[in-house]
Amino acid sequence: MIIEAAARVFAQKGFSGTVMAEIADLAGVGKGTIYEYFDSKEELFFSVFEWFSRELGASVTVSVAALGGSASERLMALSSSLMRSWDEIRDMFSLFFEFWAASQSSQMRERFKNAFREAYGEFRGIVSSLIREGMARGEFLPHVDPEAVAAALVGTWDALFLQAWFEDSFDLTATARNFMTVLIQGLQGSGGGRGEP
Amino acid sequence: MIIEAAARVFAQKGFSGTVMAEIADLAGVGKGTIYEYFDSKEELFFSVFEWFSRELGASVTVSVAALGGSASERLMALSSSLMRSWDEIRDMFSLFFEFWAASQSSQMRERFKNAFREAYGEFRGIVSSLIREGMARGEFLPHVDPEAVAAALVGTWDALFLQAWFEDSFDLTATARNFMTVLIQGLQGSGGGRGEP
Amino acid sequence: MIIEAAARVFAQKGFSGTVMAEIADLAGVGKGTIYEYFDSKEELFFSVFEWFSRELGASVTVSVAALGGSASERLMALSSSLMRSWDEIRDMFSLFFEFWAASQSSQMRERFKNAFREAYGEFRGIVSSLIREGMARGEFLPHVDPEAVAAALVGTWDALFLQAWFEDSFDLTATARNFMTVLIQGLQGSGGGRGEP
Amino acid sequence: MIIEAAARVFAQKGFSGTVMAEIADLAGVGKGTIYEYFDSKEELFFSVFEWFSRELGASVTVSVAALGGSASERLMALSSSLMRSWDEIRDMFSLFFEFWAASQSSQMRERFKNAFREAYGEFRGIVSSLIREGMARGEFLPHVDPEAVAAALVGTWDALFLQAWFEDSFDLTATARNFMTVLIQGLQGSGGGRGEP
DNA sequence: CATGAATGAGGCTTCATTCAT
DNA sequence: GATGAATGAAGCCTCATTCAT
Repeated sequence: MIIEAAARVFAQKGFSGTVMAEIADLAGVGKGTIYEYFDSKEELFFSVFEWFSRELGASVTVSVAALGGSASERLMALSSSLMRSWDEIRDMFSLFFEFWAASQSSQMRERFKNAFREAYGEFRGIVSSLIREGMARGEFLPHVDPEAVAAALVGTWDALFLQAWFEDSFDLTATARNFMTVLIQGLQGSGGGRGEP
Repeated sequence: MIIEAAARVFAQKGFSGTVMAEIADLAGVGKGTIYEYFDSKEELFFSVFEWFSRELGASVTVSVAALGGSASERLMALSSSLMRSWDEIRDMFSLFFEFWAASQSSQMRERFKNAFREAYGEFRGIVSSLIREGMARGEFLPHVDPEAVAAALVGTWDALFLQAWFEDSFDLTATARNFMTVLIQGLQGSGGGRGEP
Repeated sequence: MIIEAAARVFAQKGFSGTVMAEIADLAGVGKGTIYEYFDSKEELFFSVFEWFSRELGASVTVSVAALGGSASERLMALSSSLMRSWDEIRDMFSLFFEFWAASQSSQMRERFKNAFREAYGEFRGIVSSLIREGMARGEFLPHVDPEAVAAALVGTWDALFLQAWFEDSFDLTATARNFMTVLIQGLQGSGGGRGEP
Repeated sequence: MIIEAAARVFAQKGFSGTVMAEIADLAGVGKGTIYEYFDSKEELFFSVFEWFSRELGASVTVSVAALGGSASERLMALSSSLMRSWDEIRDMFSLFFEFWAASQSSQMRERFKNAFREAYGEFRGIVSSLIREGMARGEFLPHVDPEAVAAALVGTWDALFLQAWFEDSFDLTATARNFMTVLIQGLQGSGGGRGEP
């Protein structure tokens, strides 16, 4: 598939460092063939972005659906699951840089921005539901703002990846676990309120 | 100053979207003059990066130094102070995208990565000191890992900016405040432990 | 018919502006099918040229054959008939530009030149016969050079079309009539010599 | 001068047969240099057109200004002068084909058409003035339409060149002289009216 | 020191042509 | 025979960099 080849090259060389010929080579097709399916380099890039978002979204959705236990446990499990996926993501993580950069400088700025907004929104929604659920069960404090915490939390995970990116020795799993413990404690409030008293 | 002009253009057009001529124009110098001071476009870009890091680092250090009160209060104040600076940062925020992207695809990859590691490390250090201080004062729970929380927190702020970037309507201040409340509560543990008992 | 489709597209887009795919579409056949009948784009172009020449040649021959009256009258009638055909020709007129251009730059230069020479020669022959006939009848002055006048006249008609091409408001019919009146007068010499004295 | 080099190459290879590199080579400059002065291949082509028109227009204007004698004589002299210039024009004549073709298929169609209209109009104006002058002097018949004859005559000369283009053996001078004799006779009407009786 | 005209390597893209189905 | 997906050569154009002034 051309898109996957493109993803790989874009991830490695960046958008403008990437040469169409290399994608073609890696995909095992002729240069011209790419243009049968994608109007331009930029269009291809956007398609890679869509494909990547879809992939990632799907895997998150699946992993959340599989979760059980109290809200706290599920939140923690979600975090761990994400962190564990780092090794799979790692190679492709730099794609985010390129996507982000494209959201500013590309001529398709708006399309990228919209797509990002959506993707973040969706993920945030999943997490805020989880929190809201915890609140409904009395597991979490009532005055918490689920949206705010979800937004920040989603960002935190994102940013932990970013740090892992820069520091090979960065201990993603431990850092996330420690942080989540504190955060969940904060959500539960004093005495812990471990779900059912 | 050439660097500032370059920063502005890079922020707006991205690294490869930027044309040396435009920087020269904006800086009010000849194209050739840039090469008197910087060996190449990439070198200039890296210089922009260093300048930008320094600027940012300085402003954070200053704002932390000015902080007073309990560790919780100072943490909250730091967060608010950062969020308040968004409007100043906004225009230049996209530089991060470019820097991040450069950390992968640029030929100066390692220099970028190192600089990032350092910058994050420094900031993380400031925050973890704050937390450690809170622990020392008994304000925060003892079993917390200051490094982990600091790393995550620094990332969270970063990522909140990212979301504000994509969503104009994103309420940075409120989101950060809500989140920090929960997190600080988690750090303080049950009953709150407002500093000295 | 592929040739007619090709003619239409070549006329509209020019030789190199024409894409084989468009011809195929317009002709309602597959791109590959064209190559069953024509070895190359250039070959197809030349075939269009031949087809067009034949068409045009035929229509001129027919219209001349239908002419009656004195040589002057027939000359005038031929001119009018040609001018009247402008609306039919107009859309295809730009093909001439392409053919002419091809006669210089195409790899088939010689074939084009020859064909043009022939076509012009044939047309010139028809007109010079007409003039010679007028001379034989004593209608035209004896010292006229029928070949020269025919060559120029054929060219004049051609060039009037050219001007009509550039100027929508150009009055082909009137211009041609006025000019022909003068020319015929010149052929007849003093007193007019309306055919038989 | 780049324009002259371009003219030469365009004349030889046609617009799309021409490669920018060849122009650059012939002009003795780098490929990029051309783009310092012309935005695109098409713009360069149009500039060649303007340059060529100006050159030609100037030479015609000069040659007309130098003319003396009766209107008939001047008309004949103009014709001869034009025909004599064939050898100089010959090599560049095919540029006309390209220009004409461009007036249909180029994206700058309108600019070309306008320029042609103007150029033809100007030339036509010169010739019609000459005829009008002849009429004023009583040298030419009064009922002649100077505009029509001028338009046709300008076209005739054009078209004679065209035929000379296709037929090396075509005797431009003789053909033009013979034709002009007839035409002038037609303008003078019966008895000749050689200017002053 | 400053400049900006000149450069040419390099990349995206087009499209005539082929050939397996 | 007909097709159209695949191809890759080729060309326009950009732009970082140089260097004579």
